[in-house]
Amino acid sequence: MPGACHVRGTMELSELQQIRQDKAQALRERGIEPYPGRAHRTASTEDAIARFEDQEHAQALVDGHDTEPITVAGRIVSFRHMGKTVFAHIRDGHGQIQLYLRKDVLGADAYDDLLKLFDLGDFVEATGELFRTKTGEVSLRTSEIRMLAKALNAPPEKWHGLSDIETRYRQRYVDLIANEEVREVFRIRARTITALRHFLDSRDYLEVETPTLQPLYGGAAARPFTTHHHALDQTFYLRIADELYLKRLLVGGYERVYEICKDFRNEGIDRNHSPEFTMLEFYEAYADYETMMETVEAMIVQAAQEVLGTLRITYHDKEIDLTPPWRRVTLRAAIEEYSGIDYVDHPDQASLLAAARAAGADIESGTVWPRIVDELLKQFVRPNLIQPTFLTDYPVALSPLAKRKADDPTHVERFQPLVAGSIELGNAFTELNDPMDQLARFQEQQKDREAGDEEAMPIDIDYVTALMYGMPPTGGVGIGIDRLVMFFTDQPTLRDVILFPAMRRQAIEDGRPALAATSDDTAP
RNA sequence: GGGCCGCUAGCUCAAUUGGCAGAGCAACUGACUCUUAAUCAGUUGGUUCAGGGUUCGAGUCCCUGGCGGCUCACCA
Repeated sequence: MPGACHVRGTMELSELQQIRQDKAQALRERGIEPYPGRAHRTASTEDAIARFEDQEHAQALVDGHDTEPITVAGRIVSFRHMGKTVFAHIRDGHGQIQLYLRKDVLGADAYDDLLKLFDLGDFVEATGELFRTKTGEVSLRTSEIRMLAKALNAPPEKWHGLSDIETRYRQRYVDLIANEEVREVFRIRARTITALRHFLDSRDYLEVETPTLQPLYGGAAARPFTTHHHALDQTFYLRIADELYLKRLLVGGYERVYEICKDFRNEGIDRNHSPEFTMLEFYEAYADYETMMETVEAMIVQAAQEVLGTLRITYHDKEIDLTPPWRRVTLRAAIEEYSGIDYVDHPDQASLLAAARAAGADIESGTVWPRIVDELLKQFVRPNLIQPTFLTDYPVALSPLAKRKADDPTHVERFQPLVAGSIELGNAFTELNDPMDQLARFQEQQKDREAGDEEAMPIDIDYVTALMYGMPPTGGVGIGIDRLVMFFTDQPTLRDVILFPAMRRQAIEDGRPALAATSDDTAP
């Protein structure tokens, strides 16, 4: 692994690491601690530049200088040595600023002896007066520079940066050092989550926390991660959804609740799926899926406006306009529009399969009826839904927790917001609150489980019991935060919006993976 | 899990038909008091992912394994 020592056993440094370690030692020999406990920064780089420009504007500079000394701190990201002058940039969490170091200002001893012990990547603090260089850049005429933390690993190459995808994910900290646009992606992620919270809080939603460790999993069709609690001697599952717990809270009397949490699904990893992902679920009493469409639309629009400052988003060269109202189309109408097939005319598997194939769909022979509908959606409809669209009214077989439509019991009141032809931003429905219907749907799922469908939901008797106490008519929504951020930031895969994506364990330090795995597993 | 592709210096990448493993940046030595991919001169740096095999000779061809990417399947 780049930059790594042989971590187990010896701490053998590479040649480049050893050179830097020797410099740290040289600092100690001069009575300078290379990892001091305190910094004495008086301004961020951003504030320093702003302050200089204010002074400049107020014409308060003396001979072009802001005479009040200032101390900035950060990582050395460039270093240009020019004889008796050095130009360097340091970067902090806000921006960067140029240091101008002169032998006659810094002092001959410091300049000749100390400066050569500083490298790219080191954290330093610099004190001096702000001025503008000939090229117009606000810079710090540095009278003192002090080591804050000696870096033993060099940062990636300055021009090409770090592009190796594996290293970017495994050593995200290096990715963040090297790539400003990656730092920005995760700022947008944070601001997006904040914006969603603000939206819901302002609408009187209560943020709640429900169990991650669940004795019974449910709320979605997925295989769970399984673990064991020793003291209780009981199997627990990492939640695949928090849906059933949030709806219990509506039984309890709260009218509007939401939770932002990690869900875990023990399934494949690809550009749209991660084994742990961040979900926003929110439920509103006395609302239905129509209400929730309004809410989702308003929420995404407000988040885009707050975070990106625009409703026009480019995703993979597609121009997407979030300006409401978004298109609403039923699943049935959309499939008919784009494939020419009305699946209601084909109520059995053989008929629908034949029609789908006649329309040019690529579907395997054994595919069950609901899956054929799903394939028609995937192959004909989705690629055409570039602009934000609510796809509504799904066949009941696809949705065991949604309420049937009053005028059509074969369909449920459900919608999915889709965008950019492929991104499902979420999933929502009018919640099923008839306890006996819910029990029947669980029993259907149970049959599928017994037939070998590992993703079918187990029966949750306590949840049925809760419904028997009465749950008001309710609209519920789940929004995939990672996908929303992927859309907002124009990233190609989910992993690019997850700081530390799941990766296969790497155990190649000494070419003995089995041994490495053993020692890892027995570590305290 | 299947298929295809990749892994070469700290980073970004070369290496012709199987024929001396290279460049830029970084590092090291030196020059240079307004540079910003600084410039100039010189130097160092390699288990070519690992292990086998074929061959006079393997980064290159074959086999096995590791990790990754894309894609298909499953899923949100």
